[in-house]
Amino acid sequence: MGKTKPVQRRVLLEELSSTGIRLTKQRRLLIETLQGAKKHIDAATLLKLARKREPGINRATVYRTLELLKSLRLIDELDLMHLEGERHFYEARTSLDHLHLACFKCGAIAEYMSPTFKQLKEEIARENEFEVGVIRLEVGGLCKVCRQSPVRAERLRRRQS
Amino acid sequence: MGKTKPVQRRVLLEELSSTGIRLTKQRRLLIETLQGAKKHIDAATLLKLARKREPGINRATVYRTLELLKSLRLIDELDLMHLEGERHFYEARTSLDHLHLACFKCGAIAEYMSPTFKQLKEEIARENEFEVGVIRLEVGGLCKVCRQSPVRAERLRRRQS
DNA sequence: ATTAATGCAAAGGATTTGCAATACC
DNA sequence: GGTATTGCAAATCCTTTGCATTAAT
Repeated sequence: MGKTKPVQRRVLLEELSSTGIRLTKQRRLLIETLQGAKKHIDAATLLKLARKREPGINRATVYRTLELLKSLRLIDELDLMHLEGERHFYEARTSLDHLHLACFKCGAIAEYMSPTFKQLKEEIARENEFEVGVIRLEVGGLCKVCRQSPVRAERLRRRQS
Repeated sequence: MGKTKPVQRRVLLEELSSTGIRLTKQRRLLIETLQGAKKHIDAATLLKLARKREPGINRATVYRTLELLKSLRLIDELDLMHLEGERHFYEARTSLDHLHLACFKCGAIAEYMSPTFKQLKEEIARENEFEVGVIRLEVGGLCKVCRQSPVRAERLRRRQS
């Protein structure tokens, strides 16, 4: 429970070392933490979790590693509609593109995947002759539960995007 | 050239005052500046432009006004893949949803609109019983021009998302 | 006249940086 | 051994906040 399949985890580490980049203790730890954690982790949380196993690990290393993994396309960066603060969230890249639904009221993040999304992505590339590296689709609004609740407009009004 | 149609401009101002919110000199100026500027303006630029007409206007007012317009759904906030720094960009809301293509190499921002996007948006709402308030689709990669250029991987490597 | 909106200056949060020390290949 | 990577601490960037003053309805 809450654990990523070892197979998948190994893949990410292997992919990393295969690029010729040094596989340091810190990078190993951060990747494992990232994959072991539940989805959508931010830098501060990643640092905190990593410190449980390696108290000496530094904040700068976390940011540098995230940047590295991002540039290697091993993780995706999300904003999650900036529901609170301006921090970024990260998730290991999956083969299937999915989008994120952020509820302005309860803060829940849901994922959704659809063939239409894939189709749109292909259309974008084709029509614009654009080589798509990263695609990020985020939706903000009211989730199923909250749209039925009476006090609906509250959070929505304060923070909309 | 570079000017928004007066009609459209008036609409935004009217919409604003019709909500009962005070139409101050600063808000007027900021809205006009926002609409008169070319797309995708960030807070610092908006402040700079507004100061040309009203040197006394304050940074805090800019941020507060942007927050207000955002919460009223009169403008959209974009990240444009954080091509440089973490600042946000803003554009007056249009009736037609469109997406943004950001080139990692030359930094160009292109817009693209498609029925498939609209369709996907509707599907998202329907399938998840989600009340969509804001939808933001951003794509990062290589534009038509840059993908043909030889020195392609440069910027991509440094800053990918 | 009342209350919301502004300006100011300072704080805040998230992320990045230069540089010396360290660890990987 | 040589070079990439780390830790540290300070800096930077962007945005927000508290409070007294000003202006819109």
